[in-house]
Amino acid sequence: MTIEAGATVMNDATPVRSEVRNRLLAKMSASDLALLTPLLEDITLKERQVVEVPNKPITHVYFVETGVVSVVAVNAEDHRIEVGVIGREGMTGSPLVFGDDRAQHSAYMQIGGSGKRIPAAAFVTAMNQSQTLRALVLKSAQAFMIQTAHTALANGRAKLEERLARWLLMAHDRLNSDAVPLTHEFLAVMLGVRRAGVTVALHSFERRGLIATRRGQLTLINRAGIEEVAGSFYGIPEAELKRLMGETL
Amino acid sequence: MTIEAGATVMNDATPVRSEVRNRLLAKMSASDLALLTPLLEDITLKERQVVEVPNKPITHVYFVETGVVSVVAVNAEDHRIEVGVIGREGMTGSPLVFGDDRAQHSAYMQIGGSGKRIPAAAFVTAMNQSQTLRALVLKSAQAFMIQTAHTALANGRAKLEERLARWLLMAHDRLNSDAVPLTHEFLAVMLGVRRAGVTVALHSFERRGLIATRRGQLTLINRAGIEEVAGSFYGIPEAELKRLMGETL
DNA sequence: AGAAGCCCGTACGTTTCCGTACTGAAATAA
DNA sequence: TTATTTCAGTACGGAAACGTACGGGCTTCT
Repeated sequence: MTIEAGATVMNDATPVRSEVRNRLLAKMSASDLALLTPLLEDITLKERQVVEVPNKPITHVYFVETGVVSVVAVNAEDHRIEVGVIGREGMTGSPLVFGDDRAQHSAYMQIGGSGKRIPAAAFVTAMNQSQTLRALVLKSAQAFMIQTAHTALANGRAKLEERLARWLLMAHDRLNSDAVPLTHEFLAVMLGVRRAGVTVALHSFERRGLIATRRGQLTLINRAGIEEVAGSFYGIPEAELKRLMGETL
Repeated sequence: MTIEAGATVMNDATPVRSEVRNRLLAKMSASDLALLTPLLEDITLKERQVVEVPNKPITHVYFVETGVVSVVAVNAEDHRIEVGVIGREGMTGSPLVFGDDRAQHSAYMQIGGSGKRIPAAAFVTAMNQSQTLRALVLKSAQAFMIQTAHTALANGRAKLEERLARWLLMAHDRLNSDAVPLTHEFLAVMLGVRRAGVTVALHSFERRGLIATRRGQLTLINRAGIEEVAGSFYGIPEAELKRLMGETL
C-alpha cells in the first residue's frame, strides 16, 4: 500500500507515514483531523513539481512533511520573485482559507520531499464544518502573510548577502539536514538576482567557514554565523509563527 | 441630509458623515452593517495619526473613507518599509480577521482623511455572528495580502522610478483628487530609498510632463504616462481586488 | 568512452542607487 | 519682522549589483 520514495542521497525526501510530520496536521484535534483523513493522501513531492499555477483553480491543499515549497509572485512581464516558502510548518492553498478558489502565485517544490494532500473541495468542506479547523488554518495563513511582509522588507532594504543568508536559514528551518540541495541558479531566481551574484556571495560565506559547497548543493556549517549575516532580516516571521502556532519549526 | 465635503485644495481631509464612502461598509448587507453600526464612530484621520503599533493589541478597526493608511513592516534594527496601503477600499486590523489580537506592523495615516472606526472587540463579535461578514472581511484581507506580495516583487525587481510610479498610482486610486499631499521625505521612507533619489525621480517625472510639483505636494497630470513608467509592477493587486470585491477602487 | 549539457568560477564595463552634505527657498514660529 | 525649521535641488565619490560572457570542471546520456 505504501509507496516508497526513492531515497536520494542529496535530500531527505524519504516519506515517513505512520507519523504526522506536518506541524499543522499534528496540531489538529482528532476530530478535525478526522474530517480531513478520508481524502488525505500520501504524496511524494519531487523537486520542481508544480503545486499551484497563477490564476488557475487550486486543485489540492498540500501539507508538506519534508521539502520546501517556493511561492513565487509573477507579473505580466514575467518579472518574478519568491514571496515566501512553505515547509512542514504549513500548507499550500491559503487562498482557499480566504474563500477564493484560485491561486494568485506560482508555487512549486523548490526542494523535493513528501507530504500529504487533499482535494481543494474537501478541504473547504472540512473547514466549513469545524470552527477550530478554520481557526487553525487562518493562523497558518497569517503566519505566511507575515513572512511575505518581511520578504518585502528584505527585498527593499537588505543586501544580497543578507537576503541569501535569510533564505538559507528559512530553508534550514524546514529541512532535517544541514544540506541544501540547490543550484546557484535557483537561489538566484528566488531572490531575483544574478546567478553570478549568488556564486560570489556563497563563495564569501564559504571562505568565512559558514557553509561548504559542492555542485548542486551547499551545507550549513556555522548556522550562528549565517544568522549574524542575515541580522535583523531574519527572525520575526519565525518568532511570530511560534507565537501563533505555539511551536517551533 | 448629506453634508457636502468642503473641498480643500491641499487634500480631501474633510470628514463626510451621513454617507458610507468606505467600499467595504458599502458592500455589506443591511444586517451585517447593523451588527457594526452601534459602535461605529465617525472619525477624522489626521496625517501621521497612528493606527496600529507593532506587537501591541489592535484597539480599533478603521474603515477609511478618505485618505491613505501606510502599513509598514519594521524589524529589530529599525529597518522599515511599507508593505501596503489601505484606502476606502479596505480596512485596517486584518490580524483580527485571522483571530489574532495584535498588530504585526506599524500603521498610520500617510495622507490625512476621515473614516469610521469600531472597537476591536466589537468587530470580532460581529464577525463571529455573521458568516457573510466574515467572508467579506476575509476577502478584504486577501486583497491586502496580494498587494503585499506584489510590493515584495516590486521591491526586489523594480527600479526606483517604477516603484515610485507604482506608489503614486496606488495613492491616486484612493484619493478623490489628483493632488498627493506628501513630501519627498515620506515617499522615500515608504519606498525605503534616499530622499534625494525621490527628488531626482520626481524631477524626471515632471520634466516628462507626468506630474506637477510644489513644496509638500505633487499632482498627477498624465496618469497614463505614469502607468507606463510603472509597467507591469502596477495592476495585478488592483485587478484582483476588483475580482474579489466586485468593484473598482 | 565520448559527447553533450549543466553548473560554477571569474571577469569587466555599466547602471543604479547609496551616503553624505551643502545650499537656498518656502513655510512656520517667535 | 526676524529667526527657525522644513523641504527641495544638486553634487560627488563609492558601493552594490547588473548584463553579459567565457572557460573549465563535473554529470549524465548515448
